[in-house]
Parts: sequence; C-alpha cells; structure tokens
Amino acid sequence: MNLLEDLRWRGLVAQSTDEKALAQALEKPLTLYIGFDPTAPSLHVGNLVVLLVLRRFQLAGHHPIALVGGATGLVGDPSGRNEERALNSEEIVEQWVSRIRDQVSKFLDFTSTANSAKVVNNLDWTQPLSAIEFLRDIGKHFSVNQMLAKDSVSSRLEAGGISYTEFSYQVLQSLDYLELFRRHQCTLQLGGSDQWGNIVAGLDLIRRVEAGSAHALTVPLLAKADGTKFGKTAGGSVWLDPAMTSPYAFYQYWVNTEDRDVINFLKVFSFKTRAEIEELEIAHNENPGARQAHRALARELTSLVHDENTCDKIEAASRALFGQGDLQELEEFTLESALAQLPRTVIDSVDSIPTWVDLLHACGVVDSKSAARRIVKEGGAYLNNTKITGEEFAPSAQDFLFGRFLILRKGKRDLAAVEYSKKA
RNA sequence: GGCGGGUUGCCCGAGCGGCCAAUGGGAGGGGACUGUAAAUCCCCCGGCUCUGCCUUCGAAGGUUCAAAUCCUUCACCCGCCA
Repeated sequence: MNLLEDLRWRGLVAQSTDEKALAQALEKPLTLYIGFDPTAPSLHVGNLVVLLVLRRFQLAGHHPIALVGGATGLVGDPSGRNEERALNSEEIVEQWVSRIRDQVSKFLDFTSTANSAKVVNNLDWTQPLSAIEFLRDIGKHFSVNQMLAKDSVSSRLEAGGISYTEFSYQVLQSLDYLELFRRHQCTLQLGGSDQWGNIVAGLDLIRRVEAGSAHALTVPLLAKADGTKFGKTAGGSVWLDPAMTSPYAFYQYWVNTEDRDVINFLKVFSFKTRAEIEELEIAHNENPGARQAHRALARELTSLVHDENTCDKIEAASRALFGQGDLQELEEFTLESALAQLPRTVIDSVDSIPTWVDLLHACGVVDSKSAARRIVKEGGAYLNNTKITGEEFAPSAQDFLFGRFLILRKGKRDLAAVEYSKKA
C-alpha cells in the first residue's frame, strides 16, 4: 500500500489537486510543507492530526518542512471563523513562535541524511519586504474578485465584515508557498480542509510568477461520533505542552475516547499498520470493556508526545488508582510515582488537617469550595477510594498512606493527591 | 445622519418595579446502570467565614422603602429610512 492509499484508508484525505499527477509526483521524494500559526503558546491535539500527516510523509521518504507563522500569526487567518481575531502583540507572537517551533520539531527527524526535516519561519521573508514591494510584486497577481469569492472571506462578509488585515491573509500564505517553492523546491502543501482556499491561492501564485506547478492536499476536520468538537474537554483544549495539559490528563483523554471513535482515532493518530489496527478492532469488538484499543491509542500518543518513560509511569498510576486492588497493598514507590502524575497539594503539618473540601479545592480540581461541598453532598467524594460523607469531614493522621499520601477522588475518575511533607 | 429594537449567569434565551441568584434549553458536574465507554433515568449547577451574608442581569449615574425591570448619559450590536 503506498502512502496515498494509506492516507485514504485512514480517512486523512479531504481534497487534493489532480490525483494522478499527485500520485505520480509522490513516486519520487518531494518537498512538502505545513504551516502552523502561533495562536496559542502550544499546539493542541487538533493540530496533531495534520502534523502527524507531515511525519507520515517523512517516514515515506519525503522532505518535510514545518512552517511556523511568525508573520501570518501577526495578521490572523479568517478561515473557519466568523469573527475578527484580536491581534496579539509582537512579543507574544515571537514567544509563541519559538515554543511552537520546539514542539513541532519533536515530531520530525532532523538527523536523516536522505530527507532531513526543516523548520522555517515566514517572518524571515516577510519582514524585509516593503509595503510597496509587496503590493507591486505580489499583490498585482491577485484578483480581488477571486479573493472575495473564497469561503473564508465571503462567509465573513455575510457575518458582519472582515478587516483589510485578515482579508490579506491569503496573500501572505500564498507568498509562503511561493517562497518555499523557490527556496526548497517545495511542491506540496498540506493543511486542514479549511485551508483549501489559501493553499490553492498559493498554487495560482506559483503558476503566475514562476510558471511552476505544485500540489495541494487537505486533511478533513476530525469529527467525533457525537458531533462535538474533537480535542476539547471541560477544561478547554488538550494541549501538547505538559505544563498546560499534564501527561496524565493527556493519557486519560485518550483512554476515555468513546468506543465508536476509538478505531477511527487509531487510524488518524497511530503509526500502527493497517493489519495492527484491524487486529485491535477485532479485539475491541469482541470485548469493548477491556479497552484494549483505547489503551493502545493512549499509550502510543503519550509516548510520542511526551515520552515512553512518562507513559510507563502513567500506566502504572492508572492501574494502581483505577484498579480494584487495595491501595494499602501498593508499594510505596509505585504509589508515589502514580501520585506524581496527579494534581496535588502539600501540607506541612498533620496537627490540624484541613477538611476534604478544602483539600480538594487546594488541589485545583474544583473552582470553588462550594463545588467541593456539592460533591460531598451528592455522594461523589472519596478519600483513599472510600466514600466520605459530611461536608466537615477532615482526614486524620492515620489516613495517610505510608504516612505521606492521601488520595482524593471526585466522582469516578477525577483524582488528586495530598502529600504530607514537613517543612525543611 | 434620522427612527426603532437589542446588550441577562459558560453558551442560547425568558423575565420588564417587590414572591429574582433570576423560568427554559444546551454545555458542565454528581449518582444509578456499566467498562475510567455510549445511551437512558434521577439530582446539582454565582461565591463565602453558609438557617445568614456578599457579588451578578453592557458601563456610569439617578428615581424609589425596594430596580435585571423606571429615568439620564455613554459604549457596542441589529433592523428600517436617508
């Protein structure tokens, strides 16, 4: 199965320019790129879809370029939005660019001699360009009629308007493609399906300016079976940055995937072969309760985005904390490393231990003490896996496992840890 | 520029002087059932030093014993006419 067939099987192809031409071009190594605009300090799992497609291309022998939009991030892409974006300051964008550059780099191979990856920043060629040059050399090739016809623009015109700034976005992105075509013979741009218009605009520019031909391939927006947005939880996006979404929470996000999504997610995110995934599908259908496919998905992604060692610890933690076994029977070391993955708070005295409500709040699991009290009232409060009642309940010194730890649980799966540690 | 309508809790949306922390839906949370799944059913859903107190209904003032509800000014949005 070749790359394109594999992508199609995984449901990763939304639209492309002439299929035959693209398939033919892919027979030899080519250079391709994807852009990521710095709209946040970190990428999230939604960005992962297309980033991993870039990785798939590299694994298939092609030359990947990850473009970080230091320039486009200052302008704002109107695609898929019905409101004008608030502009971020240059300092913020610059900071985000460097963080996202590091993040993106983790997924690509820069050591390969045959097809090493590159990371570029479009500010490098946009910055030196004067407004007059931009208007004369680039702007002249764009027809406003066509620009207005793009979905991203026309839908905004109906929805109340668009600034000249965002209207110009497609020109900047086209310039990127042209630059990469010139500098690196880049002849394929990937992107989410909402990027189709921007990508095609780039193809036109390349054709006009360089009389060159290049390709476009878009990846569908990932849909969940229940119709809700992929990659969001109650707390917001699931980020790749471990400081923004803990590796434990990241792992849990995948383990909690709905049954009817799990096989699809494996296709989209996993680098397992078709045969391996089909095997997991059979296992899953035979015994969904075992969650084999879920665990495989969570394991692979956590190892990839974080690292294997962290993933091992999280798995051990999950087994320990969600297992049927008695917490008292766990080894201290296992418990300690399990708890290290959880939101936690430290107390330095067992003379007057705060109430369960205060401790849960201190761990940051709930926003307010009222919320914590509500949990107790509703019967969803646990200390060391034992249900507690009474809003005033406070743990006692004997409750500390190994004299050091308390495990707080809210509901079925929301855990937090309290550690007793004397002040030095 | 003129006239009219709007701005309510995370979102949508009722309320139009006291019975309003504010109807209803969605999202979210807890419970039951399960499998750390879905669906379903029940419950909760501003905060706190919690039989009470504090802060919320675009912003700031005002009328009143009492305002999300009335008046004034300001900001933003949306219609109709120019």
